Amino acid sequence: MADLNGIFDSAVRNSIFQNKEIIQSNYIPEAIPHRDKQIEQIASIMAPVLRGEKCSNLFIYGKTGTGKTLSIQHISTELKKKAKEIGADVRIEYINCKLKKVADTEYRILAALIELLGEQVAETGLPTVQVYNKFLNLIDTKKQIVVIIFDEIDQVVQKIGTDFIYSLIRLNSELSKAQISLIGISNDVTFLDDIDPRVKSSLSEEEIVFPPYNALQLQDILNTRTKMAFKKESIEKGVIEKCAAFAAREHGDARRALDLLRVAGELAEREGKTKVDLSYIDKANQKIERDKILDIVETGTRQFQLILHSIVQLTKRVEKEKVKNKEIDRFYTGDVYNLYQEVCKETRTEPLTQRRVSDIISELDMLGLIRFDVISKGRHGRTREIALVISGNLIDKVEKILKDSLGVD
DNA sequence: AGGTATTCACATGAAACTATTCTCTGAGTTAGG
DNA sequence: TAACTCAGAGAATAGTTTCATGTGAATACCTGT
Repeated sequence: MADLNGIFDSAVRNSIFQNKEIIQSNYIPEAIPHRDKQIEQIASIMAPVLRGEKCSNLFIYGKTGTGKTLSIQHISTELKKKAKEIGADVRIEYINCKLKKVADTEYRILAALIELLGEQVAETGLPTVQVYNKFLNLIDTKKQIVVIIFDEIDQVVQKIGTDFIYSLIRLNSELSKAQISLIGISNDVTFLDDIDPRVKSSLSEEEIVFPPYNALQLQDILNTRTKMAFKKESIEKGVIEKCAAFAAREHGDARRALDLLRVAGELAEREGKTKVDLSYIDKANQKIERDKILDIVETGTRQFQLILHSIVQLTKRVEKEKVKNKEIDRFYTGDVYNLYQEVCKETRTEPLTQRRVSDIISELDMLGLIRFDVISKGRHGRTREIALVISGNLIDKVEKILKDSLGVD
């Protein structure tokens, strides 16, 4: 019999957290430290809407976890408040293009926008033009300024091209009463480089960059949040510094730093400790990685899993060879495809074409499960040299999940 | 020896196809008056 | 006669196939010494 009582007791005692919400990733703090300059800039760019004028289109860059979304949300709530106060007709709508269900096609973005404006549209089945017109009519009902914020706009453009943005920009000429301003947020700094110059110039009438936080700033952010989120004295010296250093190394991602701290706290709590010490940061880091990978592996499609399985098997094979005659040999796309075909036969699955497998390998790379380099072996052609990123005991776990799910041995 | 041309084994791109999901429409059916 | 049902048409999407083109360097092939 497990000691449930003990578990429950320690949960009730809740020895570490004071207010956990505060370090959860969806928490919106009232103060955003080290971003005053950017916030001021954005605010002054957007301010004209209060006078009923269209504000310049704005483009915001910055890596993940640099406070872009937070800042813009903060500003828009303040702006809305002010607008209400003085009775200006302003609508500010925020759309996150990354959330898959919300918007990753032109159609869905329009649908999401319409929904934000308080109307319904069918999820699919209508011609895009119709949805477009509906959106137009909805906005043009009265004289107003509409500001649309596209978070992670690079995702959309990558998927559906720049035409969409272009037509949104051009929309203004079709509107008789209302006016639209666009705000694009991207974490890909090179995003603007290779898009249609017409779109580029009109989208980025103004540009603001959010630089990554450095370790000191991260420490500061962590400190303020920690004071509210954790009980006094529950964080050992050096923990925050280490957390900040970790995150600073990963391009100054504050969200990541906070996650790290929270998970560390949770781990410590689960073990019934009253203090978070340095070792928990490492453990938390591992756990976050681990959970992410396991989640991807479990939820991947069957074909995905088949290919990953092939790669795992090849990796093991290569490891073995290495031990035997210390030939450091790598494996390539062709190897993966051959083994994959065998596995397909074994599991009675229709194999995909090499073309598709090649794409899936790229996707696995993007997800961070594998890594490859495109190399040329001269006379023996050009291919990708593939290696699994997953290490140690996690491999076994992944292998097991794959085997269970695929029904192979 | 040194320079060029080939050639391999895929990478990378674009377009077209397929299965599925969803709406809308209008004909046919039903139930109630 | 109004309300309901249900099949078919049309649209969008994700996942894939088909066809086409690109590519870096080891190797084969020359060339002149």
